[in-house]
Amino acid sequence: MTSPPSARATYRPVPAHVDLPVLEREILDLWADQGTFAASLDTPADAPRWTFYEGPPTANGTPGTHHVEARVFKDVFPRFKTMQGYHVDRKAGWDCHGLPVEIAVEKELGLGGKPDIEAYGIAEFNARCREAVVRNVDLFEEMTDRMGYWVDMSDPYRTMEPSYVESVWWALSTIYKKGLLTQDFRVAPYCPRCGTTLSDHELAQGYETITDPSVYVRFPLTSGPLAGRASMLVWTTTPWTLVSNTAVAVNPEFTYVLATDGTETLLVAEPLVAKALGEGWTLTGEAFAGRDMERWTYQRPFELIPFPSEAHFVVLADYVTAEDGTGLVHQSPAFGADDMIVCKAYDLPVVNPIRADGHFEDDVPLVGGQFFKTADRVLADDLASRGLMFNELAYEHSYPHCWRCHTPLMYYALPAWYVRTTAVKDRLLEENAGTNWFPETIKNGRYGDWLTNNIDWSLSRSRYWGTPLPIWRNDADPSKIVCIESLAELSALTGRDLSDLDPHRPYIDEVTFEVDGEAGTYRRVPDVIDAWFDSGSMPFAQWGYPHAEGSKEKFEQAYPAQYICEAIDQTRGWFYSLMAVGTLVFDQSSYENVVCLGHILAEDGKKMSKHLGNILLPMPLMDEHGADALRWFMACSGSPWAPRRIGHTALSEIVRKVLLTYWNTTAFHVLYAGTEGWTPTSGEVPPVAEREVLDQWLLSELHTLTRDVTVALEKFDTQAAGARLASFIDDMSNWYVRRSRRRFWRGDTAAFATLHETLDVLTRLMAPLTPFIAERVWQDVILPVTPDAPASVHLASWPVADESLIVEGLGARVDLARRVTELGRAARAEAKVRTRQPLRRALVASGAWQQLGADLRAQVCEELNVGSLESLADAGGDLVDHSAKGNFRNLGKRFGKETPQVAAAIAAADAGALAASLAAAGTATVDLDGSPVEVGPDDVIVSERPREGWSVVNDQGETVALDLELDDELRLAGLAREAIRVVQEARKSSGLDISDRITLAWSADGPMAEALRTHTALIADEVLATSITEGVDVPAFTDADLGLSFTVTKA
RNA sequence: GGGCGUAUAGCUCAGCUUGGUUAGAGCGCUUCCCUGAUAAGGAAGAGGUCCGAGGUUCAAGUCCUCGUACGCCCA
Repeated sequence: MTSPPSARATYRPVPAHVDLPVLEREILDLWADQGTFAASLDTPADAPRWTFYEGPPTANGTPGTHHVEARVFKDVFPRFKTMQGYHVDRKAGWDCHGLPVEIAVEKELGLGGKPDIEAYGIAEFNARCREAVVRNVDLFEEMTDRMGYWVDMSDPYRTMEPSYVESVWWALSTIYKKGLLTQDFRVAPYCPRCGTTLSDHELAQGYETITDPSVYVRFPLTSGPLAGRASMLVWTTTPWTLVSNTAVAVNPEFTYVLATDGTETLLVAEPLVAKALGEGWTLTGEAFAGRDMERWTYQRPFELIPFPSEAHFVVLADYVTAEDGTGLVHQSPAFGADDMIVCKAYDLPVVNPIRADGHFEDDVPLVGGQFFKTADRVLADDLASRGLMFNELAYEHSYPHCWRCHTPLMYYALPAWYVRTTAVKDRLLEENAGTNWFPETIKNGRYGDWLTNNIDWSLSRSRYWGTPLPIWRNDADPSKIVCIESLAELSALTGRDLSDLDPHRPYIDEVTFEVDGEAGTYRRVPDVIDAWFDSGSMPFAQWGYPHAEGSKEKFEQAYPAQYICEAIDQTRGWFYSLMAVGTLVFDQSSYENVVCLGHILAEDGKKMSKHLGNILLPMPLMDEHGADALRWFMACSGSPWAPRRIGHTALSEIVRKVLLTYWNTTAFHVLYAGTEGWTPTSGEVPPVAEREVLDQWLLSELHTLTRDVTVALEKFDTQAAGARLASFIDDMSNWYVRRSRRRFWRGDTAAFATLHETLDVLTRLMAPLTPFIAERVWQDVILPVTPDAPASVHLASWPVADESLIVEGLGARVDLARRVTELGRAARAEAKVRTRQPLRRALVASGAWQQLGADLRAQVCEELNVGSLESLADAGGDLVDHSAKGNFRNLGKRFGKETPQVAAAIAAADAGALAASLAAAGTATVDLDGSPVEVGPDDVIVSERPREGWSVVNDQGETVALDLELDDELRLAGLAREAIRVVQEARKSSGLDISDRITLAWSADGPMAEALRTHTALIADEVLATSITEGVDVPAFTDADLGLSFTVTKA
């Protein structure tokens, strides 16, 4: 792409008023027409690479505003790095598989669980899942495009593509060969509605607070020393598991005591007597060590199901605690991981009366066919009716639910495939130690803790729409297993060409093979895998590695990533699966820097949700405020790590304070530079050192800004970058432009050059954050007048701060001038003397007067409309009162404990003498309890104020005093200013262009007439009058307060 | 129950790393001013137990301990 050859060396007009959403649509068209994104990827072959991985959104449902958040961060840094000269590939990706998609399709089709799906047909069901994903991808693409997120959506990776599936198979077979993919019978959280176990990170997303019955049940002892005369008291919050009660566990180290209320005797762990039993119970004095109670038998609470072998006795288990309950823990191995381990050790049977759909087997008395949770009530009532219920309470706790369908989970014993992540736990911890987390607390906090407590990854899912587990098992000898890594390998095993096979269920299920010399047929195990494994495989699977042609080269130059970014809920999701898969397969984590965002909340501080009606959708938000405003909010408003509230107020404030202020400054520049026909190449530009102090200041601030913004973005700190940019824009508009307006009106080359250079750099600094408005400004203000400029700001280079233009101390001096100006304005307001009325002089404290220097004093005079700015001290010592107080910051270092006394001594001293001594000798002496203490200028803050007859404002050590005395000269000058103002208003209301010349005719009496006669030249200059004549018959404008009538005619 | 985070004006948030005199900004509100780029800008005002309690220190919004509330995560 090159600059348009026909470019005339002149600015394009920039309208003062702008409709940002319309502007953005035009820019989108421009980018599309010019192929700007593609051009930004067309870097030199030797450009360093900066690798970014797109975490694939699950394409179920429509995109929400929270999706914009991460996508802003995924866009800002690649744009920033691209401008710095890096090659930053951005391949879009879509997470296509998994339960969320299945659930959505089930709903659409009105299906109610696995049996319905199988009746409907797996082939057709999966086809519907594929359709649903494609449909939602369209909506995400629209939003992605609109917000200006540059990511290559023309060639995305999709986890359902055959090449992707084959890559995942390859990874699994690699893990299998390392002996880390194993099958085990384990108790796992299981959703009976979805018919699948949930992985630990899925489990983490579904805790909900619910109220369960908390039951204390009598278990009468039937052997041992207490047989027939006491009951164990057992506590559980899952009465439904009592049906399959198998044993009672006690801690061998605990002491268990007998307590009685006079009618019965109960056995409870000693520390829990009061908590479990309450009032009215006394200890009998009998006590047993837990280890001595082993194998005491008891009467089980329900006799509803048969047991195949001996059970129902006391077992020992170290995990029993004394925190809750009674210290006697009911065991049901099919429904508890700990229970399973303990009962296996005692060779107890695993009895499970509950079907895979979460309902009791139909032939179980009392609760047959009931949903497990529903059975709680029936069972509790039955226990009560048989006198076994000691106590029942409502127990509120958080209990895991299915993160998608909200069904309460069962812990349920099932055969499952596991990735033995615990075998690489140390490597994971090492890799994490080398990863930069933003914010840093996640690294050793939330994420580090998670790794430290790592458990094996439960990989298999008994579902349909997912990557099929690539394991074939011999039906004659189930110990014989083949884990394949590609369709090619499968073709070789079957002797059929399967290269075009859809690797999904049910097609893959039909592939079987035999092995020469072995009995039996190999059939695939029916499971699919956790979709998190899919997304965690994207660093290589996005290229079809290692099968696809060219994938090795692509992978090797893009692993690991320098940068990934998602919201904090991915800590145990993608952040984990990405690191785990990388470490398992390549022994190296797949990312170096990870930015972890807080959640976006609605304006009311709550999560956006349909039923609260507080949802703000991204497309309408961008249509109203513009994508730049939304991007700025996401990147720069508040801390990205913290949860943040979004609303219309915040967005329109960004538009007004940041975007429009920036826009208006460019419009201002183009208006006057255009009027003068000025461009950067139209003539000699004075070197910076020869320009006015304000020019030097603006450029000094600009290069400081460049340095600061660069540093901030290198640290992924968009908030700091945004704060610096916003304050610079404010300074530029409300001090530099405001103070320099006259120079622009008069066509001052140095002013044009300064503001043009500033807008050039500023626009590039803004480009990653607000790519639309920055592009518009580039197109209108930079491109047309800059030979060889890149055709887009996004193809331009990132500015590098020119340290030689950063003037040490100048910023502080200008700040002082602004502060003095503020004080002067306050003094005027207090004295009710409007700014238009010139005053003879203003006085400031001598220190400030010296620091400002002549040039800034002139600025202050102009801004305050005073004749001169003088030092209070020079105005006459007698007029000035001094006051002095200690500077604690300095004194504290010198005097420590004596600081208050020294400060008091300074305050008590004669301030005038102190100031005189400091001014003359640079040091002074104060009296501290009779002994002299020497203090320097840094130890004392001296302020000055005049004694009387002045309008004085004093703040933070600075003082400004206005001389309010008016003489005729000042009065006439004030009236002339009034006249100028009303004529300017007349010009404006007559619709004259700012450069139109006029003739002015006027009538007035008395002082106003005198003022007009005296200041004719000034007025002519200000209002661009070619002639001013006295006397007008039919005035077009009259100001009664001023006694002035006049006509304005275009010359 | 455990871990982490947060708590500053009516609202949204800076400031806390490195303790210092009278704690800031924007929005909103009241009054006034300015306007030849601005949907802007300026001045004044109302509005603060810097969550609470202890502690360290000459000095605490800032450091330490404990607690409270809220959020997230884990159990």
